[in-house]
Amino acid sequence: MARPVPHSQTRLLLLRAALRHFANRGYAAASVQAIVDDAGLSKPALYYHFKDKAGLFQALVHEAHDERYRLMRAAAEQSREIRGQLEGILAVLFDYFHQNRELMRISFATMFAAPGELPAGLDYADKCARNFDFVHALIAGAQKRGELKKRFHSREMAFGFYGLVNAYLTSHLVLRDVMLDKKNARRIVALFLAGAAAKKKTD
Amino acid sequence: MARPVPHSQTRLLLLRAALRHFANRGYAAASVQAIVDDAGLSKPALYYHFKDKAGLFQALVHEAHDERYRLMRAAAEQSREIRGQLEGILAVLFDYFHQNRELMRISFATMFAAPGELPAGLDYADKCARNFDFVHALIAGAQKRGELKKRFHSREMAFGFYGLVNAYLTSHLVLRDVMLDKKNARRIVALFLAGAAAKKKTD
DNA sequence: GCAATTACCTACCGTTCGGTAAGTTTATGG
DNA sequence: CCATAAACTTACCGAACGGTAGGTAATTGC
Repeated sequence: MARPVPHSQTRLLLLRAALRHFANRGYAAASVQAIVDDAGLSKPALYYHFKDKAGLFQALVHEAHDERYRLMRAAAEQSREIRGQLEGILAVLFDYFHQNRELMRISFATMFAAPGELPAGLDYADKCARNFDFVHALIAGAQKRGELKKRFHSREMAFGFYGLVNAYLTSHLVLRDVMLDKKNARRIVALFLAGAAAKKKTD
Repeated sequence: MARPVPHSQTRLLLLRAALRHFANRGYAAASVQAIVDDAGLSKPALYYHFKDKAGLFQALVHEAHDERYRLMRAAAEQSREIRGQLEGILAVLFDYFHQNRELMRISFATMFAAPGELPAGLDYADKCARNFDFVHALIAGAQKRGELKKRFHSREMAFGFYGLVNAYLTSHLVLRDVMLDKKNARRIVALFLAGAAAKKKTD
């Protein structure tokens, strides 16, 4: 392993520069030379701290997924009801999104990327699954407690909520005019819980 | 322009090969050499039919968005109620998805890609917006007719539905076990319309 | 005081990239 | 029967790529 100093100043400089370039150009199009230039260093400095270009990328992606997971857990613990839990998750994700736009962009681009676009050994699928499963478990629990309808599978509802969240996050990535704040988080959860249909019959 | 024969056999061969490579490796990582090799042709043959690598990519992406738009319009015309319209859209998208997996993968990857990852002149944003606006208009119309709740903005609900769709499509790209069929389309629309919450109060 | 290690540097490697110059074959029109 | 153009080909270009060999200054251990 080429990780002698886990949190060295140089390593952080490289990570920060890499974040910018990967976020703005994607993995393949980002140039190692441009990254080290941006960091004010040389290529051997990078290859001293990271195994290769893929290792540098992996370090960023894993950190993003882990941080999202940690934040979602913490937010969900603040409430006992599913509404409060989902609102909390949404609010904290929105907040994290504002402060880490580029990291989130990388995270999303990775999820939807072509299979051969990213380095081979990158195992992000399990981290994605873990994050989704956490929301799924919350929803399944709420369903068991009677807070959610029985007629939908918990997995279907988790998909619904996850889809809503992702739609807002990605659209905010593209169209800057979509506001992501606490008030909006409440409205989104309300739509998810109450449904869009005008009440005529329960259906 | 270097488009002497709009639907020549060679041009189609190149497009088909390009589709495979762009879908499997992403734009930047896909090699022009590999594409023409796959098509059994040479590089100048490609540059005879397309301006450059970006032009080749653009031709694919535009076709995908336009086809989706055309299909959604046709499906929506089959019904007068929002439920039937959304179910129809979902079903036809699922079907198209099965038959054009790689094209859809490119389409999604393009939407979520980093800004500098794709060629500069590629103006896919307006086509994305047009497709979204179509769904938005359907939902706004239904809201006006009283089929949908007034308490949510039509835009919010359009986001909700679009998010649901995208969540299913993208997850089917990653996890193959998610089934996309007509029955599932009905369930998804039902969840969107009825909401996830167990009925206690209308909220 | 000196060997070893850390943390880099300059300079360069072979490969692959997108793109092109120039020649060749085939079909068409006069 | 030959000129023109379309539809390609082989062969190659300079540039950029990821990665490395080998050297160096600074710090540390003994």
